[in-house]
Amino acid sequence: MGRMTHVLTALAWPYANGPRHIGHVAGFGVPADVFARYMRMRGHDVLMVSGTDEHGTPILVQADSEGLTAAEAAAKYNRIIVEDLDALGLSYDLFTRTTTGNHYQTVQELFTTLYGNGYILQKKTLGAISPSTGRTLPDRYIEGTCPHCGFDSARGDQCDNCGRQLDPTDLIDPKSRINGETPKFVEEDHFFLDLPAFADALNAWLDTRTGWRTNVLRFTKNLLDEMHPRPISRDLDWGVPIPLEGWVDRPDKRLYVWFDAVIGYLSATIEWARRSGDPEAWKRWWQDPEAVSYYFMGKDNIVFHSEIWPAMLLGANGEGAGGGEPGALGKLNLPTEVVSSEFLTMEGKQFSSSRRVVIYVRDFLERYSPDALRYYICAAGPENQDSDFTWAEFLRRNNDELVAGWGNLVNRSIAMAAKNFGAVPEPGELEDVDRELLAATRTAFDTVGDLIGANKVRAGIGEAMKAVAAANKYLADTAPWKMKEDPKRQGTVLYTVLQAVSDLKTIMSPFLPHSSQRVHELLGGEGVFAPMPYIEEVADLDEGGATDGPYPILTGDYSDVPKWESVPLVPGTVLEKPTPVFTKLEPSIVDEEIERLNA
RNA sequence: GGGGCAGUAGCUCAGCUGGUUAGAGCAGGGGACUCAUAAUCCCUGGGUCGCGGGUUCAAGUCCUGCCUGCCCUACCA
Repeated sequence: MGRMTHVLTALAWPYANGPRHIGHVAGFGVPADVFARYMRMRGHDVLMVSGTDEHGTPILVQADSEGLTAAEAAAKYNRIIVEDLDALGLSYDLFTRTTTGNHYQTVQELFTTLYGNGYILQKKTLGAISPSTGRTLPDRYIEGTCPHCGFDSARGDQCDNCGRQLDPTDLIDPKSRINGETPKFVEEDHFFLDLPAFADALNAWLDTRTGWRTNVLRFTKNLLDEMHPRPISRDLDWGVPIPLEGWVDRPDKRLYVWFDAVIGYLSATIEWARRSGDPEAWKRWWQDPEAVSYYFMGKDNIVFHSEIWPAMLLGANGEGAGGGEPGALGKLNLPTEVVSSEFLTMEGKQFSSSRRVVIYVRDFLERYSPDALRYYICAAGPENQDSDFTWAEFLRRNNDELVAGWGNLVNRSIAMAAKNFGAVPEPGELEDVDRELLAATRTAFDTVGDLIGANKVRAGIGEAMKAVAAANKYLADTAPWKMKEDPKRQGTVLYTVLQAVSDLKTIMSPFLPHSSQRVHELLGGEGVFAPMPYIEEVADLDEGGATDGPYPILTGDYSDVPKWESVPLVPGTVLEKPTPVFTKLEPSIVDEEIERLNA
């Protein structure tokens, strides 16, 4: 990557049918934020965008169950999710929604371009609808008796008992899981994205990809062996209208939620640009061939980001088998890398809101600090394989690593300097041990930085913690508390360890921004060290969406971030006796939390 | 049914294109120190690398079969 590059950091769009749990933020939020924060510190022009995904049947189902309209339910959960992501310190440039007028326009623009280039087919299909509402009933919401094994609550797409894939019309005595009525199977007109037309172009593109996690690449290549046209419309009254004559005014036809949701990356960038006062600014991330884009998500979303979204972009660029011309948005960049995480499980079980195997972000942050959660996710998250969250492990990671390692280093070194000098001491001649410690933390900038850049967050924070251990060892070896009779040497040692702490707070800041800010202040620093996002209430920029009034966006000013480098401490800077940066937890929380889960 | 990933010390995990006695952190045991949220530092025991075949001078690492878990298979990261 060159000196200054435009880096789009695109995070999966949380679905707004409920609060998000810690598995969600482990999958897309924290890893992406670490990456974005680091890239900014390296001087790149980062844009981090996402928003809530608010269309589709599950929103309608949730709204019905709460006696709300879809727009009300979406707004409610949008706000909750925004507050949670803010509390975690995820440094979005814009976190918006898919119900904005701007999003509707962008989606329709892309549809129109794809349609004009001939990549959208119209076909008749047999689909299930709910007789009482006229809405499409997704296969998953239909249950009945499995024709193969007789299991009586097989779903329309698959039998959970025998594992066979089903067609809902195969089910004996099908019923809606939403209200128990018998679905009606009707012949409907729908639009399809002509995925097979992109097989060659996608293969060629994938062959140019480097650095992807092997499982993501392998999975994607496998998908390309068998591609079918994919429906992009539904019989629903909630979603983006289809921008074709004879369709756009129909209240019962909408674009399928996945089609509009992936376009959010583009529409959110455009919204950000318009709000920034430079409406053309979005092009720097989407049209500049030198710009790069990293997409973060959980593994269940790989197909949308590595196959379908690139296919849509190719189609809009006129680069599928049928050719064509770029539309009004010009020629758009395909993803540089699709960074997919695996899944976090919870005490050995899969997260499930309905079975109450869940820890919501909000509940977690009511009792524990955001950096405690961020540390756990960075150090033990599901990066390359599923990982299990247990409260016992959380306790251990927090107390034995974060508090006893990094927190203790900060506390002991600043406390000693404050007590003996009241300031950053003036160093004398450095000895070999001193130089070795400083060299070790300087080296950590490179090793940790390279790992973050390669999206190896676990290894990255592990290396950072090794540097922490080296500083603790340095103190054990030099024992400055025994140097009362030699204040000059004591000052040199304390200066050295404080410089190491200062470097480490910089290195830690992508992972643990809240506590790095605290360490910055404990070292006598002023101003913002690790910038935080904030919530702003805004009005929709355009008519025609479904936002239902002002809504909260998450944004921030990250223009003045510190550089990813060692900054010399200034001797004489006043130091106060520090208060602990991290909270040590009582072992009893393990039982309390497990009790809470079972309550 | 099809496909992907994983199965390495008590626990959580590293082990890239196969190559000397398989590594780390934590937990356990022993010791040192006292600046610090009893934190820190040093030493230390512990593994038939899921199971069975095969390729090779050589396999945790490649091939094959099986077992187990997770995920995708057209709307939950």
